[in-house]
Amino acid sequence: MANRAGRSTLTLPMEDESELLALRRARLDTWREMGIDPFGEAFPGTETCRQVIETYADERPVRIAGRLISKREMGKNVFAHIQDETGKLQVYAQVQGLGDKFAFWKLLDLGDFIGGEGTLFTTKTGEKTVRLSDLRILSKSLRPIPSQWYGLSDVEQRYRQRYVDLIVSEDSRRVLLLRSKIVSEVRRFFEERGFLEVETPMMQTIAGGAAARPFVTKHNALGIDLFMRIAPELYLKRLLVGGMTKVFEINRNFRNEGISRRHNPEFTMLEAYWAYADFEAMSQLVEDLITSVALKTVGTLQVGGRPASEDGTVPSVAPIDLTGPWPRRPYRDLVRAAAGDDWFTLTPEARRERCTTLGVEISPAMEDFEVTNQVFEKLVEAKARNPLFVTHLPKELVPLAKQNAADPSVVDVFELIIGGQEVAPGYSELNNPVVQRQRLEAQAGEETQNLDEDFLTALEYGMPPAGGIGLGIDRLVMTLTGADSIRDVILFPLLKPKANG
RNA sequence: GGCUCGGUAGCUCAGCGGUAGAGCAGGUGACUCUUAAUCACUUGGUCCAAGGUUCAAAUCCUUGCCGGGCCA
Repeated sequence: MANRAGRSTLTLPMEDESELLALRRARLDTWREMGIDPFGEAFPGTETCRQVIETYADERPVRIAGRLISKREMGKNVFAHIQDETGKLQVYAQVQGLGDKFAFWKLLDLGDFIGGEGTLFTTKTGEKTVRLSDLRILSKSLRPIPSQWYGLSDVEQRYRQRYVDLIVSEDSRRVLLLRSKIVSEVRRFFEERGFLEVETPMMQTIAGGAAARPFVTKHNALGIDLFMRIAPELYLKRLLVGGMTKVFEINRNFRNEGISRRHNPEFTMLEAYWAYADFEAMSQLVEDLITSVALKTVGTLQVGGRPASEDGTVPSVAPIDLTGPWPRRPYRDLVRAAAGDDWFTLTPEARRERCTTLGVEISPAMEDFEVTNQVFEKLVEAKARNPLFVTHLPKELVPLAKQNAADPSVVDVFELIIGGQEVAPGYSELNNPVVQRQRLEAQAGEETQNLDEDFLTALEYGMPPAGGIGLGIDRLVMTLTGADSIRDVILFPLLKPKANG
């Protein structure tokens, strides 16, 4: 918002303006001299570009609005395209039809918002087009928009100025719309199955439910530190204690970690808890969820495929096949298949040697179970393209889940892997308050102030046996849209501020 | 955090020691079915920043900033 002194941060000092900006600014005055406010009134009652084309009928009158993105002037007539989020629409104007307003075309720049009325016809080349009988400027664009042909290839600018990216990139618009639809379908899926959507605190006095460094913030009036949540888990479980049987939450988590192709400090997480269910029921739920959402949004179970680029520099990507049923395989079986049937009978030293022959890098500091897990990550997880449920992980890896009744060295959990990355973990949740306290105390170590006593108290009131899942929404959207980077599915990803001047 | 690639006109890019370039966009003119419209003419630069080497630096060197990729 511009401040009272009159200069918004987006306004450049006049002396710094390039010729392009100065010219557009000068046109503001020309419009005003004609008695027209170039940032004028509302223009209600328009159809979208897609509606116009889908309900085409010769000579049907229409009222339309959008951003001017191309213009072909030929003396006494003009063809142009306007654009909205549904697509493009060609408009046609001629002196006869527009009269005095035909002169507006000389003042319109690419990027301006225009509104118009007219009737539909089809051009010689077969494009459905609006023949304008009225035209007005709805908003002036003071900055030039990037080339329609080349678009914005500067990755940094695409993320920093997503609004510009969205103007020129069909693909960015597609991902935005798909993400919205995916979230909406996820919500509908759970609601249809009787799950209650809830919102639990995003600012917490103790950041629990996951192993990650939290962001710290301050509450002035209370004079205390608060932590942005790293997971909603401990609050959703309190709701099970409180008597809810099916709850879910879709909201942001914050983790104070590095940024990469797969990590943004804030990301969107779905967590769902289902009383009286277990991890196997949850695995079926998440399989149904993802296949159903895929069919309703991208319309296919073959997702994320991409042909090679025309110049051949970017190779093609084979689609992921989401067709069920998805295999469920115990962790140890997968490790044995990748590292040898005798893996778990070897001595720890022999396992380290085997890693060398397998080409798996390990460090001397790793515990024995971490060595095994390194094999799992490099040889199983990274190579699994189609969905795979890995079940019965060693309890060291998942300290907060329920131990298996038959084999206490493993826990009743799954980890869903799609496209080589973990997309969703699911647990039979630990509901024994005594065991839970031991685990959390061990995890907290010296830092007992990080122990969430209230959560432990809640468990002592009794939490029903329950299944739980977490699903990274950003990664799901990446999988379904074929995006390579989490930044392509987050509208405004975090970037370092750029120094001024 | 390490390695590596990049930052030049509004956009997309070339130039890699010797006067700052192209296409598109923009400007002027022509043109009543164009669609990357066409034709003629034409404007436009803190070459990311600072320091260094050199007669001469967008170009070579150093440092920094921002971003991409790979790795941790």
